[in-house]
Amino acid sequence: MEKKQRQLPDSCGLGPALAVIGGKWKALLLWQIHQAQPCRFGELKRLQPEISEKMLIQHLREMEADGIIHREVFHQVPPRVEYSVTPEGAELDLALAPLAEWGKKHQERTEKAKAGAARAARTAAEGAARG
Amino acid sequence: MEKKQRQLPDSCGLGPALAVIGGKWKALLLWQIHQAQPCRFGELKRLQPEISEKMLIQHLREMEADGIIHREVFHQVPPRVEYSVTPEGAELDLALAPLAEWGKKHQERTEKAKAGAARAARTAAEGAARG
DNA sequence: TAGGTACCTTACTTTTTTGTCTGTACTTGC
DNA sequence: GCAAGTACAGACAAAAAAGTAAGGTACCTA
Repeated sequence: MEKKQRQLPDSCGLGPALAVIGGKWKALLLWQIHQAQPCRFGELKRLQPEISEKMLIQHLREMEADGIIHREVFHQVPPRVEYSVTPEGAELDLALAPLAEWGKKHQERTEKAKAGAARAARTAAEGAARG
Repeated sequence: MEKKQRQLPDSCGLGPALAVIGGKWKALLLWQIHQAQPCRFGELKRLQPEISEKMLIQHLREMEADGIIHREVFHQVPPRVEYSVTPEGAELDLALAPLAEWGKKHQERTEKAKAGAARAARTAAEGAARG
């Protein structure tokens, strides 16, 4: 364990929660494992080709240590490892749903605002050209 | 704006949400502003002496840019600035509640597990001493 | 002229997180 | 022998986030 996680200040439980799900790919991984359960290391790699092997395994190990996913090794050749979410992980996934909802809404608002700003800029430019 | 935020992969809206609340102190700040609304810069500083002025203002500005808090300047001497949460920020706070709940539960479980492990270790040591 | 308050800004350093690359152990197939 | 496939491990470097320290404004008091 070479982990010295960034100390998050605790505001009513949010600190620990963000410590668990805060990594760059963790939420995505939890969600994907929850969908495709049980799934293998290579499967996750294929599902998310952007993530490097090192980060994938690092996040998987941390999530396992945090008790939100389960890792099962089958002593075969070639090796086979399956990941699944624990009940605790499933709860976390559920708790994450409202946040995801908010994120989606926020994204839409942001895009609309950007489009609006672009339109306003265009209109202003036209006005300036006429004036 | 000198911001080049860490690009979070989008898993169904969680990416944008974590981008907004992911900073070390942001959740705490949102929560505190929501409690003590409206509150001044110096007030926040006193409420959370751990956070440096730089991070405080940086996070406040980012949260303002993300539209979750509102900043109002009163041109007085000495200067007076008040922060409050926007409706969007209030929604986010609400969406964060289940996550905070989970975090609290997770923390309790973790502590219990640690205590259990310590107890087991003690018992094992006693057993070994007897054996 | 110096010091105090409130709210920042900037330059610079440290810490943390993420990414790249190489290597392991084993088997199958050519 | 060599490549390919599986599931990793570890060294090192780049990038991002956070922290430190100092200064700046604008006005007031002594």
